[in-house]
Amino acid sequence: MSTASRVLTGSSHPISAKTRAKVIAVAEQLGYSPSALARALVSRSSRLMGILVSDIVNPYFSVIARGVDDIASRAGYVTMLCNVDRRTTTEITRVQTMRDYRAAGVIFAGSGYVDDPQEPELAKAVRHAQEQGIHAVSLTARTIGCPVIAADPQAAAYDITDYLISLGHRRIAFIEGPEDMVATRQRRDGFLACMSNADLTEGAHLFPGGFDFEAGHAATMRLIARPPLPDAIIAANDEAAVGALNALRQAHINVPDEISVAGIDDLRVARFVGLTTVSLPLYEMGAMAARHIIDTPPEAATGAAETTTLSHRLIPRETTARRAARTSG
Amino acid sequence: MSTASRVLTGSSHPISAKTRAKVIAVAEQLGYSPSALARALVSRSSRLMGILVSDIVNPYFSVIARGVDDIASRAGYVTMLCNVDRRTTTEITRVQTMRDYRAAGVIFAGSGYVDDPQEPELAKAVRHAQEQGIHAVSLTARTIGCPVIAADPQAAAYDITDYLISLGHRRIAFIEGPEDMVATRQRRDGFLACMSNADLTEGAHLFPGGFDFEAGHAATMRLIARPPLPDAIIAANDEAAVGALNALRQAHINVPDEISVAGIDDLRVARFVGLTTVSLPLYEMGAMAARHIIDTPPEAATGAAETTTLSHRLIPRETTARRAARTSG
DNA sequence: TTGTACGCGTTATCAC
DNA sequence: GTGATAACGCGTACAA
Repeated sequence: MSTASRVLTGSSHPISAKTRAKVIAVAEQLGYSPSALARALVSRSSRLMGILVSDIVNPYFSVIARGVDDIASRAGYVTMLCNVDRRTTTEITRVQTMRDYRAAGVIFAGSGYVDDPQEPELAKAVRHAQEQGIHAVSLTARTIGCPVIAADPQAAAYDITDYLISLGHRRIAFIEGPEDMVATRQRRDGFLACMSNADLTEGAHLFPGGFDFEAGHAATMRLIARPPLPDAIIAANDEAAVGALNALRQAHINVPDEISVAGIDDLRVARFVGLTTVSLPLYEMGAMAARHIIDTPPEAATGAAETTTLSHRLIPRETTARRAARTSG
Repeated sequence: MSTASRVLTGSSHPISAKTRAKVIAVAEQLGYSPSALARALVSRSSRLMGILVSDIVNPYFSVIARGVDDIASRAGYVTMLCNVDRRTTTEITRVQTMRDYRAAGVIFAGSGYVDDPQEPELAKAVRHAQEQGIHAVSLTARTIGCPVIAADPQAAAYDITDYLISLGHRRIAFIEGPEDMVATRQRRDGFLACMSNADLTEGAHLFPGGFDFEAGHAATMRLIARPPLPDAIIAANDEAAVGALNALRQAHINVPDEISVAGIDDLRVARFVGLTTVSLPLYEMGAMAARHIIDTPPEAATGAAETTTLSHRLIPRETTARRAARTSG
């Protein structure tokens, strides 16, 4: 038995060529494959990796998940997918599940909430997991005591705002994300900071919105109903921006001649509709998180919670243009 | 120890109320949680469920995955996500992985290929898995020896074609899916069958395409370059249809006034652009497959490979209209 | 009603 | 260079 184990695991223990061949042959013939379960039980660590997303149907998260799985599967790991629907309590439950399976690590893809009363509880669950050698990585800035690998959403919002200003736009509407999300606040703050720096605070108009198409559409309808039309609209993410585009088209307002529109994320849909946006390294974030989990030994799971910031990139497309000389609305 | 086990697993074995309370209290205090690994090892079956998709970024598959995970997680199962990039060999590898983890079941979400030389090998892997009590379910018609839970893609294509004909369209272009995919053939066959039944075989025009935006765009460009323009375009799926819409807009061809466009799938993007399409029960397919795996005991994994066909639904939106009276192009 | 002992399938340790 | 044995953490048949 031990000999077979040694051959099959490629141990450095010396084995005669003859025995080795025999083991391999028999294993082959029997269709033998070692039990990942037993292996994990004895080694106290499995090759399972958890990815916690709000909703895998949301392309923002599916791109991240793809980045995780590509790296994971290449290294012989399996990705465990969990939809948590933005509920922190569900995240806590899932962290516990990861412990039950002695996963190699858990990746938190979703943003946290401002003043979330559950967050400390989650931080505790994360600490327990780490004590068992389970790595945790967050893909947004969160106070749950684990390393962060993320883009700088505030800077992304700042840059897209700056771009629109550079095109001559002065009155800019910002359609915000879901209330109380940290990500919402970050993106809004980036917008406001840039407007302020450009001395355009009076031209900054905030509209409550959301991260989905419908929210972007509805916010834009309200915006249209309250003239004058701004020079440009920035939506907190691409999907809301597409909703905005739709609302404008229905109102026969030409983009980008009459108004410029931009988003944040650079999902596939942005390419489809030619949306100007900021490309966030979502795939790379997932991939890096997976790499971190694979490459760092379990003993180091409780290491310092350092932050890695990846860079974003402005992607000018067809929904933005230099502000036309026109009578102010 | 056994007493604790009995309390925690909710066994029917009689336990004194006092002991029970004590066990629960201590477990609580210790933050005890049973090892899913050890449990699976001894019970010879884990609460893991595999879902094999071509690419989770493709919304077609992420909706299915969401259906699977909703049912799975509600029942205490964990979803293992595998991107197989349409490679049958990768599917085979992953089935083996599911065996290693003694998964409760595997769900094949992607279509097979016509005359795929690897398919028998996959069927063998599936049989081996089934012999270990691992369920397999396919979400498309495939010859891999497992139950099928799917819509009828041919009927879906037939119905959307029939709808366009009912709107007065006679010359209809069909943008096909990727070459050699079974799904491609099914959808095309549905289109051709309907055209034939309506005695419009001469009006049926096939264009090589693909399942993505770019393919739909490119096919439509070729179509535009070869007048006369057809009365309508049906793309093999929604994403290609959106690509077609884009190409038409760039060419300043009005939809639906000059040409109608329709897709198949009814993904979110179809709602965004107001695309007429056929709604396929993707979420429900995933959910039903998961339910099947959860509800059927492992012993029955080698049961008959029956086929469950779910119904689809025509969704008329704004990209189709009655054919305008006009001089034939 | 409670406790003991075995087996699930590995790997690591130790004798041979 | 090879083989026996313990241990991983659980559930369960059996004994008490």
